[in-house]
Amino acid sequence: MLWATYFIAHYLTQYMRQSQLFGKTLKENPKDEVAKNAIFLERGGFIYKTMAGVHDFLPLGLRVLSKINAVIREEINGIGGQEIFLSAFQPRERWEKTDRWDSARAVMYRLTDNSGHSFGLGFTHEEAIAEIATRSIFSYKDLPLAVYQIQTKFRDEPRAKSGLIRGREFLMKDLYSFHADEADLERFYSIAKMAYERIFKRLGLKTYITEASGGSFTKSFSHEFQVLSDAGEDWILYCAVCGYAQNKEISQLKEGERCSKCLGTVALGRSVEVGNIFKLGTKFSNAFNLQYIDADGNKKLVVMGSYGIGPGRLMGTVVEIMSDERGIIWPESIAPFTAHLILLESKDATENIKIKKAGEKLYGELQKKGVEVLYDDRRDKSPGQKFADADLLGIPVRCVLSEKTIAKKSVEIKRRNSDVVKLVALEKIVAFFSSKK
RNA sequence: CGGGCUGUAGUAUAUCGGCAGUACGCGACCAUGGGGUGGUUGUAGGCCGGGUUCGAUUCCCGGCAGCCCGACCA
Repeated sequence: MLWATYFIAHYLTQYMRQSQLFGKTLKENPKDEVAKNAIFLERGGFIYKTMAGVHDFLPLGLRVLSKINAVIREEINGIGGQEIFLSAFQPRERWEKTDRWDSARAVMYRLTDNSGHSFGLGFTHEEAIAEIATRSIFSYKDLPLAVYQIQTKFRDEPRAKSGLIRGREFLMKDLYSFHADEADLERFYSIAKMAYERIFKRLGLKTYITEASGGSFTKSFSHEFQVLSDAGEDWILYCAVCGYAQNKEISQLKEGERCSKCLGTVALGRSVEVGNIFKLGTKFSNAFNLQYIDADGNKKLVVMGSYGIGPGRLMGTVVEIMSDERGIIWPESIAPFTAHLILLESKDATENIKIKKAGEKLYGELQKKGVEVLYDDRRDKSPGQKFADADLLGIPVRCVLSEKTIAKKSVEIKRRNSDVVKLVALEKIVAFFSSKK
């Protein structure tokens, strides 16, 4: 927790005046959008849509994204991942080593420069990392190894959809692991699986670890982390009792039948794949001659694994799951701010000065205590508008300061996920936030 | 990529083929001040290209774009 706070503090300010905020809320739902995440995130000014499947992140959206990334970094660093950052722009020759220049032409954006050279924009980075790893892995002493990045991917999706759920340009956390043998890959694979479980749990998401096709790389299953949601594009057969699940693509299970692992019943549901983990075997190490010398002096191919999470997709999924008809309900772990301080002006000028003074004081005190606060200091906005915006933005704790509350030397506190309203004395409000941590 | 729907101010929406209107937003002013408050006023628009027509935002064709269903998704 401390680590995350330290990390975030490096590039997120603790506070913001809403009157200065880049990105305004919209009263109307955007035309054509159906997915909740697209509607609320665009309306709230978290993101801006440039084209289908391509989104820009504005301050509020970037804050959420950064916090998701911070959670991911903390957990992946925790299992020994070293962070790197690879280029998206890559030479054709690299892709030809695994034949994906041709075989992946349906998903890869391929382009040519003015001199006629061909390039591909990375839709994944197995080739890149395998090539680079040949300069770092020589001996069994260099293994195991895990490196990861949070980086932009490009995919020529024939049908981008559902806001942040499926894009053509999107962020991906991709982790690659390198091992001396299958057994060691197996060992790390289960460690990574647990780290993934912790990540999703911290974001308040219920995920089903779903058995899925291992693709061309391996005969065994890969595992997808699926969140039940109508905005998803996968179908999974799952048991709500024990959590066992299989992707419909490969499943022999049938809806309504007894679960093979417990007494539950198999159900069929739409879901969003928020992460997946994959045993790559030696496909890429073979293509790039990524070998090491074992203790007996024999050359062997490195065994690889890959593990992906889409932070942007995750943000969209959280909105799909955690919202009501008025807007988003962020979990505290990734909310853009902890507190939304709302100032309601009075018709009485003298009262107004008092309210404003109390607002500035409280705003300053919260900052000093490290409470991330969005201060709605906008003038000429009606209380109704401010409340509606607060509900839309979904910051966990709403603090209202008005003539009424000042008269009682207090602040009204309401959580976004509850209807309970209570008054907290002005001098106790900082303590209120401190005690929450 | 196949199918469907849709393109009008910043946003959301009207308009029998005849001077493009309303609401919100934004600016100004007045009132109001605990759930998108009331009024006056200003601001700003027909996706692109063809065709039909005296005249096209409206009808037709083609493009492009967006959304939805499906296919695809290392």
